[in-house]
Parts: sequence; structure tokens; C-alpha cells
Amino acid sequence: MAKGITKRAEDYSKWYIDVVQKAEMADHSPVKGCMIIRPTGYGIWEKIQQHLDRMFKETGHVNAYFPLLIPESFLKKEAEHVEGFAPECATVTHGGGKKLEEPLVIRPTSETIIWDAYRNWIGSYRDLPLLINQWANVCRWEMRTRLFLRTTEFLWQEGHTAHASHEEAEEETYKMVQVYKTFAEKFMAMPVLVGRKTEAEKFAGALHTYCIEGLMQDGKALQAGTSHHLGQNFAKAFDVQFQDKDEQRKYVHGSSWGVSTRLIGGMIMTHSDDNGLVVPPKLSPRPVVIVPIYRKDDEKELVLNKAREITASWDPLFFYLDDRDQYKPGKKFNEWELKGIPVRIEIGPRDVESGEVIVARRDTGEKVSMPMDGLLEKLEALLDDIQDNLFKIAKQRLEDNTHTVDSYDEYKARVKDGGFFRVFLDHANPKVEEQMQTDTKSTVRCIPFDAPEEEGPCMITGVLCKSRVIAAQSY
RNA sequence: CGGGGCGUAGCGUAGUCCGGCUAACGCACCUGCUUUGGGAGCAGGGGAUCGCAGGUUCGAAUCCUGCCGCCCCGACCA
Repeated sequence: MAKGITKRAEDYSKWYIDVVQKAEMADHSPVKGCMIIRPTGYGIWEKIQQHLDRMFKETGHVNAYFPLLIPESFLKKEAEHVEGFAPECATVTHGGGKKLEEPLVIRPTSETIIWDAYRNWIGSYRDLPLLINQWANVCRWEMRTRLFLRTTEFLWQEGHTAHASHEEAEEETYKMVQVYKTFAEKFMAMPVLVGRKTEAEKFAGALHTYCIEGLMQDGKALQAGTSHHLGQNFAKAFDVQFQDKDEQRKYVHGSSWGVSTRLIGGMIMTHSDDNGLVVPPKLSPRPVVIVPIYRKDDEKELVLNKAREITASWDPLFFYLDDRDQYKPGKKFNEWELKGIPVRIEIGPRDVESGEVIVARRDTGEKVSMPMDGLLEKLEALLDDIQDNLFKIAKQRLEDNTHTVDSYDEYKARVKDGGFFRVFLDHANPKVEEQMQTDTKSTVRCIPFDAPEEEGPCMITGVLCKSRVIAAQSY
């Protein structure tokens, strides 16, 4: 039905771009790789921020803001970190018409400038733990970009915490990846696997990295959030020490964790269809739209008055009364469908007469009649049902597309068709994963926390492995 | 950086091979009337230095040279 959206089956990548642009979520900017986030897209980001920010605060974190520009020398203080990020940094060399003495890097991530500040903030065990988050933009000069999934500049949050012990930092790292899992599943209706990254895939400068991984409709994996145990690496690089109860001076243990506007890409590729965007109710800035239907002025007045009467006690941010006179109802139906609004209410003279309204849900397209009496409660229940249904469908798809494979030949033949693959792989040896990547363009997405105890030979080398890992092609 | 594609009105395109009237069409936009339960109809109207710079020619969107930009596929990555 939708005009101008390429079908998923025809060209998934084209479909994705079409949905983003036709739903007015984002535009390409005049600068290559950057994007303009339009109100439809930004409204979803605001909902993501709202829910996550609350979850961060509920787990004891506070927000702060650190500067965009970082002295270039800071990035070089942690050996692995500089290696990982140097190639993708944008650098400011001139300011005020003069060449700067030291170039400034536009933050690709803020560990260095934050740990530099932590040195001054932390002196005693009484100053710990330090639990700070910031909402910010960062810049990474990627070679190939895609709206929301990978842009040169993107929005994210980054948590940076400091602890007295390895155990506490580990607890924090694990806790936050679980927060991400809960958020992904409960609010985004996007099922994810939770686990640890391999050496090859972990964050540059971390002891280890935990992650959530989603599976998109085309069978490719999407890394949707990461939480890093930094150990004492940044504390040592920036000399952040504290005096402990035992009077010893010790280096602080750190964690950092983040999710980005990439989540919006994940939401699109998890739920949307050939008719456009599908937004889970909990991420919708206004989950209900009311489209009035009328012919003459007297009907218009009748219908709009009734609509206003019904919604008088509703939260203004729960719904949008689309009383734009310049568009016909059919046009509005399609516009809201394209933009993925979860529920649409149609109200016309016939409905005012009967005391009922037509309610259409975006996920199934189903239309039902509902009495105006007690409508709000019914809508809330319906929105919950849509949220659950979207999760259930996505969960089923993830399960249906998770395969257990033992032979490398079978893996090579099947991995290109998409899905998660449970395989034995000697991931302790980076060369093995490298070979798999060369052969198949796939990588280990994670070593799941909940992998059942199972032993078997690595599908490439035959070395005995103690559990299966999840491998897939990814974005 | 390698492979492919493309730059003509806000968007999507035709015209380019084979140079020639005032650069055409659809959508969008503006005005008026009729319409309004799944993207309205009719009539009228506005909007382009044909990506940029040179060159060839009486004449260039079209031919030649150089440059720039964008998109898609790969390598890199959240």
C-alpha cells in the first residue's frame, strides 16, 4: 500500500533508507556521513533518553557534562586506546585563525578527559564509587556510514565509573549490561543476547567487554550496547589513585558503558514493515493519534467537539488530535502508518451517533470498534498488548534463526543466509577468529552468559572448547 | 582506498548516444471551486545559472579535458 518504499524482500538496504526518509526520521547532511535527525526520529531518541536516564538514576548514577575537545596527547596515554581510536579521530588544528600549539581531538569517546578529571576528584576510598553518566555527541571518522547505524557524528550516553576494587568494577560492568538488556527488551521490544566479547572485538583499553546483540530482520546481528571493565588501565594512564582503609595508595578500577542513536536503527530493523516504520508504544512520543472525519462544517464541529470531550482528561502527551483541515483522512491514515504511530483512532459522525470509535493498531493493521466509555483504559491495555506482541514476534524470529552448527563447511555455507550460529570456536586464539572473518565475513558476536555447559571441538582447529559462542554476520 | 551507479526545479525522472525553437514530465508548492470513512478532482499559476571549471562550435544539458560531490557494495567500526 505504501508508495515509494522498496519492499524488504526486494532490497533490504534500500528499504531501510526509504523507511528512514519517508517516515521523516532523518536526512543526509551536507557533510558526508553526518545526519540531520528530524522531529520524528529525535522524538524517539528523547523517549530512549527518558527511560534510560531513569534507569541510570535508579541504579545510583548522576549526570555531568565533559567538553567536546580533548588534547590530542590525552588519547595517546593509554596504549591500546590510542591504537583503537587514532585512525578514526577528527582533529582540530586551527582556532581563532591561528594554528594551535597542540591539536585538539573531537571526542570519539570520553574516557581520557574524564579520567583526567577523576585524578583531581578522587583521593580517598570515601570518594568511591564515583558513578557518572553523560549524554553527549561523539565523532568517529568512519569509512562507510549508514543513517543511525553508523554516522560520523552520533548521539549517545557514556557512563564512566570508578571503584575501589576489581570486584566492584566488575559488578558495575555486569549490572549495566543487564540494564541495557532490560531496556532493549522491555522498552524497545527488541530481544537480545547478553555476553562477553572476544579479545578481537573488545573495547580498546578494556580488560573485557560485555554486550547486548540483537538480530535484525535480514538475519544480521547488531551490537546494541556495550559495557567495559577497564580494570586499572585508565587509572594508571592518568594516575588516578586513592588511599584505602589499609592506608595503602591504590589505583582505581573503572568501567564505562554506552548506547547510541544506533538503537533507533535497531528499532527500525526489528519491527518495521513494508508499509513503513513501526514504533513500540513505549518509544512513541505520542502513542495515539485521533483522525476526525467530517464533510461539512457542522459535522466538523460535532466530531471535533466529541473528540475533545473524550480526551479532556487525558495526558496531552498520550495522544495527538490531528485536526489539520488541509488534509483528507486517507492522507492522514497513510502518514501516521508511515511514521509508525502505534494506535490510530478514527472518529466521524457515525461514531458520534453510535458512541463508539474505530481503533486501528499499527502492528497487525487490525481495526476494531470500541465504546467511548472507558476508552482510555482500553487503549492502555491495547498499547501494552502491541508492545508485548512486537516483542513476542521478534523473540520468535530470534529463536527461529538461531542455529546450532558443528562443521565449518556447514557454517560457511549457511552463515551468509543470516542468523545467529551457536558454534565451538577457539576464540582465545585471535588468529582463529581472524580466519573465520576472512573466510565468511562473520565474527563472534558474543560468548553468551547463559550458554549451557557443553564441550566440543573448535570447528576450525579442533581444539577442545568449553562452551559454544554466537557467531554471525553483523552491521 | 577498490568495485558499481548517479549529479537537470524541493523530490523523482525524461532529454545526452546522433549539438539546434522558450529545457519536458510526475509528485510537491500557490490560487479558486468542488470534495473529505484509506494517499481527492478540475482549472489556472510560480519555481532551473542542466554539479563546478575550462575547451571545441555560429550554437552545448548534449561533444572533449580536468575537478567536485553523493549513493550502493566491500575492507574498518558502536
